Amino acid sequence: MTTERYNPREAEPKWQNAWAEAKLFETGDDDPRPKYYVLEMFPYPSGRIHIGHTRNYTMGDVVARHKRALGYNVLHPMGWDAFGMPAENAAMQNRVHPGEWTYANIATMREQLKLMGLSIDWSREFATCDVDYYHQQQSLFLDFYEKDLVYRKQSKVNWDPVDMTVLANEQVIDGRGWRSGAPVEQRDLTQWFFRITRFNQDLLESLDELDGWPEKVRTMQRNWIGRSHGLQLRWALDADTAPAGETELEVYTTRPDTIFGASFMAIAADHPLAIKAAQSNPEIAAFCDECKRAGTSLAALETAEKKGIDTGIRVIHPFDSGWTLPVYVANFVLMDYGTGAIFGCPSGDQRDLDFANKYDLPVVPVVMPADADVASFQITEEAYIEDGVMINSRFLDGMTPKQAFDAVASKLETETLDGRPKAERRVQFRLRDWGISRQRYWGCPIPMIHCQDCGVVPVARADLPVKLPENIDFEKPGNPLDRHSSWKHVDCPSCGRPARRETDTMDTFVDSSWYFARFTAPRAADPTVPEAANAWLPVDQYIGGIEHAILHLLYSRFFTRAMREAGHLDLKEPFKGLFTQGMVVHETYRTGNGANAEWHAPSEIRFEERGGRRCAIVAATGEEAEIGSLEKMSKSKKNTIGPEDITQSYGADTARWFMLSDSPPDRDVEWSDRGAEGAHRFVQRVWRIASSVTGKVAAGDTSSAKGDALALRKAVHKALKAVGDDFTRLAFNRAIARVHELVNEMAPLVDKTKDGSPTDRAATHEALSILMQMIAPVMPHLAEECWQALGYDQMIAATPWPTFNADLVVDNSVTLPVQINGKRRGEIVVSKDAERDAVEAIVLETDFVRHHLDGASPKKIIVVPNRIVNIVA
RNA sequence: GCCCCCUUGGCGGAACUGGUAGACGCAAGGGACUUAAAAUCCCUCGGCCUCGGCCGUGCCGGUUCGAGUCCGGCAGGGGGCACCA
Repeated sequence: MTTERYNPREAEPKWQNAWAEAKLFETGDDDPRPKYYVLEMFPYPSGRIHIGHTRNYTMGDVVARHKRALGYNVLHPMGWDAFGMPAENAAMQNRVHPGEWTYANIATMREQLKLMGLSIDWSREFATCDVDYYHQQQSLFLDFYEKDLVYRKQSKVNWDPVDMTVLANEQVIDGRGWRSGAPVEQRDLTQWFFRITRFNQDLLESLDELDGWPEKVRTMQRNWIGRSHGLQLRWALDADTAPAGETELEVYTTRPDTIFGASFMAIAADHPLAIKAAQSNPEIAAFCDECKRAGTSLAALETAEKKGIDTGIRVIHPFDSGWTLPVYVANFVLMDYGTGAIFGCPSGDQRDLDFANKYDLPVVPVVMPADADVASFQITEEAYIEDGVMINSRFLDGMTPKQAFDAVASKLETETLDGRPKAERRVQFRLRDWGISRQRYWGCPIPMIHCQDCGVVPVARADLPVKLPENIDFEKPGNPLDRHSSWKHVDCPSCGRPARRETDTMDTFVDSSWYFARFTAPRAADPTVPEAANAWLPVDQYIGGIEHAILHLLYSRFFTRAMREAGHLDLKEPFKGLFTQGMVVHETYRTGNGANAEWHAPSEIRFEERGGRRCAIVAATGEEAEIGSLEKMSKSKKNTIGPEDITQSYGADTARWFMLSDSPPDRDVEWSDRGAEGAHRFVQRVWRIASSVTGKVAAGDTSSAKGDALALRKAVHKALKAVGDDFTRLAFNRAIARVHELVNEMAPLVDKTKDGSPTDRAATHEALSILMQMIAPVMPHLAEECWQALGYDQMIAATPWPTFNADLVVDNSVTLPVQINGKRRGEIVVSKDAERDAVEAIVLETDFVRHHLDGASPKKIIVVPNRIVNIVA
């Protein structure tokens, strides 16, 4: 019988239409089956989908299809994280409206995504830039405002003094604006904040219960929230050196035990003391200005060279009125943290030590390892931060740092300075409130109005949504909303007099902090329908990139709590299970260097061997391109492969299978054409086997199967058990390896059984049916085609997951490796769960054990049942 | 700089809670079929050698009857650092 090759170009659209017509993936709210909500982080509509995006949607799709087959009512929606800077950049470069650009991208990307055959409920789709969505978001903002979860305060932004615009951190390159090249300055603006710190203790504690999250993400969040125990400590200023009106300097420290190792104080450039010192000293003023040019990102600050300047101000040591220490302004101290001031103990902190060495400040070791010698213990280049014993610390000597902490705290709590205790124990969090103001057009407008008489007034609910104006221009830098006079000028909702709108829009992280809740009632007139949200949430399995481990996930956890306070839902944690997937990477091809560098798409490259070296040649010009490292697929480096590249040749199933093969899902996968070919060979192999039995086999009684038919059944049921477990654990690569193994084992058996007895043929039919069900979550189109070839009328996408036969998956005997002194020397076959004594007796009789023991009797025999035997000779 | 993670053949990786290192796939080599090619099928495939062994999971050390897995240190690579999404 000749078989046609499987043709995905025909089969894939056919089955996609069939699923859509049957509305198989549209999810109802009133369904008696248990719910399962699977969600992949929604994409930013950057232009075109590439295969890298589709890997995590494929993972989610496998979960969705598997859970659906297991009998769950599955919610698997898709949307667009559609506000953000790239749309404004496009507007500036191509004079296209950000909205037009965004919706055009969405249309393209939706069609590309649909090629992949994902089982998504498209009826729930929305984009965060839809007026309806940001209308609801404005309403949430007002709710939070009423609950005192929103407030305004001064905060720093990166300011480009040439373009007169606020810059994002990524727009600051080496301290300069990306367009103007001008040195960036820090500017204070009054901005809107969400009071995430109200929940800091709860956000921290609840991490313990999120056992469906990777431990590393929980650890990262714990560190980010950063709860610490310390001392708020007040140092008296030396009156002769203090600026007028200043009498003390307050610091927060987690290491009060090192107080006798203190050799200087360091304050932020915008600390009140620094500002006063700068007023009378131009050098200090110049240094403070320099600090303000450093940009606002923490990474930039901390990698910069540590610098400071002596203010001339002196503080008095709390335990010794004759001991004064200098106060420096330092570029590594931030006003946002603690009190904006620290005391430096060089021997116990590397940064303080570097600073002390640079400015010739004393270094007194105060903690040393318990076994070190006081007389000779010195700190020169490397600070000692470990536990140990206190030295050079007067009444603390001999204590542990922990005891010293308590001793210092207890003592200073009872002493006073200007009538107040010198110190107070305090629990501090590193987490800061979330600044959401953005001086940009393409975001959700903040629904507030500024009135000269009434102050800040919320927009009336009835006046929502505050829509973005359409007629805007991007000819000038800065925020078009701020220049748009007819939009900006409104009457005050309170007094009716002329007022102006808030022209800042919200951080796009706000948009993505509640979209998962909106999917549960995407067309509701309120942000949520609480019954629907409570029924569907939490998301059972959330899948996305590790780069979102902290901010997006923490903000979403905050939003869920805040929405609960506002009555929109009733839960704390939005994501029950979290999986962080790796990226799809590809080589890059570049000609030219520096400013002349040009990147080439893989489709423009052909490969040649030159002197045993693999060379990439630009097909059009014959020029050799430099092969770059494996990088995340990106538009700018052109190392992308689009879904249509693959669906036009191998089909979506091949791409899906390939992307989940080999690499574990939480690691990066390299796209390779060879790998895709390999996956396609497997597609054809499955089709060949399925079509070879068409018309020959049918369902029937398999209970009396023997020989090849029994071997077939055993192999299939064992694989079914393993693959089901692997899908549940999201170990897709293992599941695929198991299926490969199974097909290798099945192929020769099927060849014989398909023409055998009725029982043989029934077993063949059963085996192939189960195989198709196992591959269906990953290769849904191929599975439907084969399912039909096996004679089924109902689609496989609507067929329940098979159950394995427990009798077929257990073996009666087991092969035990035998080690002598930890080295494998042979193996024995014993019955399953054989007695320890019996195993020992068998082992000692084997030739290889006798040979290695050479007459001696073993010291010890370790038998791990059904696992291993180790003889200690 | 700080926090988190990763490192196993030519390559991607497997080895579940410490128990046969290299499953499965890719690449490569050999063979069968074919006028030929494609496709398919079969075999080999970590290193070294005296073919019985020895070495081997980034590097150094430790715990253990037994370590890829646990602990300490080091090196290299990646992610995050609050206005990229």
